[in-house]
Amino acid sequence: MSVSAYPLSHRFLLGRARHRLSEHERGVVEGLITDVERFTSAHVVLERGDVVSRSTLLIEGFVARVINEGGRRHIVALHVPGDFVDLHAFALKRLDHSIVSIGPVMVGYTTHKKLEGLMQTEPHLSRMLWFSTLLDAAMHREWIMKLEHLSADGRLAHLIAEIWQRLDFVGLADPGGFPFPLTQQELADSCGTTAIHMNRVVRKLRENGIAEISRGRVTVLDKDALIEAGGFDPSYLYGKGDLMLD
Amino acid sequence: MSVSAYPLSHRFLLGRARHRLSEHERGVVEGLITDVERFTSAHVVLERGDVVSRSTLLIEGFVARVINEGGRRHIVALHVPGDFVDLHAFALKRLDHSIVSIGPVMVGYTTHKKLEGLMQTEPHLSRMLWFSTLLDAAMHREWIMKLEHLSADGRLAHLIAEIWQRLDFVGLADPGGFPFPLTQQELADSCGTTAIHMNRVVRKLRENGIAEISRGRVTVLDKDALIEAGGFDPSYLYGKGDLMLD
DNA sequence: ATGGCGCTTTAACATTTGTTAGTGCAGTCT
DNA sequence: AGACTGCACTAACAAATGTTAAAGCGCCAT
Repeated sequence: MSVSAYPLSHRFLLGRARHRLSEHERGVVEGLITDVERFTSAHVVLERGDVVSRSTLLIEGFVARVINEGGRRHIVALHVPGDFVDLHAFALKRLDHSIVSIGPVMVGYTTHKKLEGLMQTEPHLSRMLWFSTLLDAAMHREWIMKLEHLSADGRLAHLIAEIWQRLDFVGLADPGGFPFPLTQQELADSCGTTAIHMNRVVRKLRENGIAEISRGRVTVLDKDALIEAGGFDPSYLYGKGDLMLD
Repeated sequence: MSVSAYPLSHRFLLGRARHRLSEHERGVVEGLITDVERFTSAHVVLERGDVVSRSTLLIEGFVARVINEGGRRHIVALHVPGDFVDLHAFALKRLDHSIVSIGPVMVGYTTHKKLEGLMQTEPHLSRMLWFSTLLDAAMHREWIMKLEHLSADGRLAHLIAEIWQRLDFVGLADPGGFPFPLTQQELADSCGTTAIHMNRVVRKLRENGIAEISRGRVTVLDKDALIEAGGFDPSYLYGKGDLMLD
């Protein structure tokens, strides 16, 4: 990946169907970021209930949206670089869930004041910001479907396929797989199962020659089988050509 | 419920924390509705994949957001009167799921052209429209959490508590329960289980004296036990006082 | 009124998943 | 080197849920 003119924000909406930001708009987005911060793994970036006056763009690494309930941690969404992780706080103000870093992370901040100004002066860009929160909602719906429909095997396959595709949109996937720092416990928290059962599932994926998950990396061995196992149809991601890595 | 000056749209955002629409804005929203249509049960109001140029406000009755997958129907969200059911199509254009009526329904339509005009002239109202789509996303997240966290018993209790609260926001609940036309099959589709197992769960709720579901109505017998069983915390609904029916 | 139809209910059995209780392994700190 | 720690992994058993197969029940149309 060569050096970009927009080093912090260039992945925002990258690869998406309706991503048609002008040079001017891309400059505006880059200019939104007033501040940058790095975190190590398992850092709580934002706490449920916080009333915030700024929003957070994920620049490097992975974060999870987490709801703690009944002494257990539930991951309700994962984010990859380029995602605005709490743009919704601009309209909602109070957060209904926490944001936690997974692995080392770099985030950028923008103020709601800046966003308000942008709403007045950049109607098209405003709509693209809205679009990006609607993408989140579309992914949420797919997760709901996946949780209702699939057994733990399928859920993991679907998760892997989705993250692979999303990383590909922003230029962070490779044909053989992708970096992925989640532990089996965190995978379990994302799939609504237990770490013990997730371990069975991970083993089964490996034994079936579909994918290997280890040492912070997912290696996909059989892409078609993966897509089949997860019933993965990427159309809900609204990618440029709705193509899967090719 | 007395006659409102805004007979079609008066339930839009009613009861919500950040619902502060001026008289002028309420008039604008009412004026959005160019057309009204009624459907009987099980009518497909919108089909996945449709490219639409208008958006749909639910005026009376219930609709479900549905994703068909693997020969099975999965309900990923339910809507009550006052909800804009496909406002997201304004920015997303192509629908990633279908909308199906449950019971008799009245909907109103507005054009995306009208919404575009509104984006220019009504910045506060635009933000409230955005807010309403973010509410959907917050509900999606809670559903994800519920599906990851709860057994079928808890999921049904949570669903009932949520719908009861949402109907209360818009003046359609009563202290003893609420009208609710879902079949056990549809409840199962909403909770990610089978109709047979849903039947066990419905019976258990009844036998435990928590709630009765029959003849198109939910009767809540023990509100505290219901909330307890579903681990229901209404804060994600961003209601006016975050209070549960009192 | 009667037959059909969709919804509810039950039973018996299979499968998946959760729970409890561990072992092993690799990195890291002292 | 040795102890500690987090993560991966396994086994045995318990509980929840899915599957298949029917039967009953109420509503509606002819």
